[in-house]
Amino acid sequence: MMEKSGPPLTAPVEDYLKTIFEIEVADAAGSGRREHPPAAGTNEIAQALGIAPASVTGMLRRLAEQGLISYERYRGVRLSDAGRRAALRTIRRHRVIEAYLTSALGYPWDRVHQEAERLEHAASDELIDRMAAAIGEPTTDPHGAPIPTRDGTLDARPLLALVDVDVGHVVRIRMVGDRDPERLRYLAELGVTPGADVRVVARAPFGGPITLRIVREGSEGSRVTGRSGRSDRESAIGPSLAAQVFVESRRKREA
Amino acid sequence: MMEKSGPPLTAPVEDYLKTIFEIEVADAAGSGRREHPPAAGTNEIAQALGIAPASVTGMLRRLAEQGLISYERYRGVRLSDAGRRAALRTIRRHRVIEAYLTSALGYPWDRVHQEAERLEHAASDELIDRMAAAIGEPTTDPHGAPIPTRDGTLDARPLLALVDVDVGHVVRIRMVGDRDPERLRYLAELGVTPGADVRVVARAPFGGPITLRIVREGSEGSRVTGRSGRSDRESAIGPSLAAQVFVESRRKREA
DNA sequence: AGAAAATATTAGGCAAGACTAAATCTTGCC
DNA sequence: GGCAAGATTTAGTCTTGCCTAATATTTTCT
Repeated sequence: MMEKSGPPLTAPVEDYLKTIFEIEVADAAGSGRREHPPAAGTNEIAQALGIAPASVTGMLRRLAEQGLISYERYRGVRLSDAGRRAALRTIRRHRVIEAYLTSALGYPWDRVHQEAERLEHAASDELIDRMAAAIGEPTTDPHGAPIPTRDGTLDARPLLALVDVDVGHVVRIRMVGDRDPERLRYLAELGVTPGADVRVVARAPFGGPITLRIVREGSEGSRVTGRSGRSDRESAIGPSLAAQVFVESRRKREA
Repeated sequence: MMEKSGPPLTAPVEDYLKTIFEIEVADAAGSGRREHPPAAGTNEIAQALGIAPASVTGMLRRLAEQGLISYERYRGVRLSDAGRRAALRTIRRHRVIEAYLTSALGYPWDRVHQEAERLEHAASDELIDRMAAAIGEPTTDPHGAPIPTRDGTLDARPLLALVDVDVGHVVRIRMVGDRDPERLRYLAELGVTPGADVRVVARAPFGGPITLRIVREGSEGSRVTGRSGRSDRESAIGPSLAAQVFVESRRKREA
């Protein structure tokens, strides 16, 4: 066993694999299981990477040649085992870097994503392991996303989008989307950070805002925001924002 | 003033500028001043970068178009002010990263160069500044090379190659070449690390070995090697190795 | 000075990645 | 069952960097 790791992957290739992986995960989570095996479409990939769909096709052929994906024209792609392993390696790098930057260097959580996006392609595995060790082998990044282990295991506990939580429930924030700095700053200001417990106080119909109350601060909260003590205010957030906040049910209903 | 920084430079471009800068410095140091302005040759650059000379020509044209160098066919190149600034920025990144990796993450000094070589193109200036601050704003990297300041000032104190030191002199090791890991491990084992004082005990003629005795351990020594207490042994090193070790004269002659 | 040696440059290619415009599949809808 | 909409792929270019082989220029040596 122990397949050769082959030639090192280029940064664009790593980005494609990471993106395809994330699409597969989102598809699988989005609906129990949609089709038997979820496949990523050319357009989806193009949009996620911010490039033209036509550019994606060429790269998919190359990825297929390298055995990183299985690809049938017009049918979408699926990661091979090698491709999935490579994707997880890159995601691990990304998330360890994010965690390290906040823990060890005081980076604010809204800026680590951008920095990690570049460093993930340049850091050696040894560096990543040293970083992880230096901050106590974290299991999630600052936004709550789980960090794959060295051997490629990812804790894929199913989470619920805050937008889908019923009124009255108290839930614990587990993860928030990490891509938009402004959104992250806003959430931190509200106290919606991983580890916090919130109660859904109200939900306006027809895609209206969701009103919530922070029941307990997230452990990251004060470090992330520099502020604290605003725990018992209510805030209302729109559904598109609430769709990017993932929670774990606490199975506790209240009036 | 305050010229636009323009589009970000690619990794190869940064490597060219860094290399040209280092050649200019070496030329200037190598002989008081050789010509009025030292110029880097195509071959030199190609060899330093490990690519074919013909490949260099094309890049030089592009660098000249971007105003980073001045270039006359068949005459060699010279960095423009913009080019020199960019080179110093890259060198600062490289050296801060090296210092950080050893200070904060326990990297051995023979492996930081390789890692920094990739990270220097991916790290933001903010990250570099945070790293520098985290380890107390070091002024040199682990090999003793001075770190350019944020505003592009480089301490260019003239150093002497150990190979040129006369017998009997005691000199302080200031800097060692950082490119070859094996060489670095060997030097560390000998105790030839920045900060150490050595006496040149003997020098065999016709390019023969140089015998030296460690008079005082370098401050980095024990951290770098993990060993210590071998300070009063004599060692003999060849001239090519001694050419990569730079010292500061202590102006003290002994029998 | 004039030829040999060293140094540089052109010429012609290749691969990775990306783009636009123009086909071509698939699918959903009536 | 057929057709339009949407998704995908092909065709044809471009840029960056690199390579080898052939040519040109400088330098050096006798």
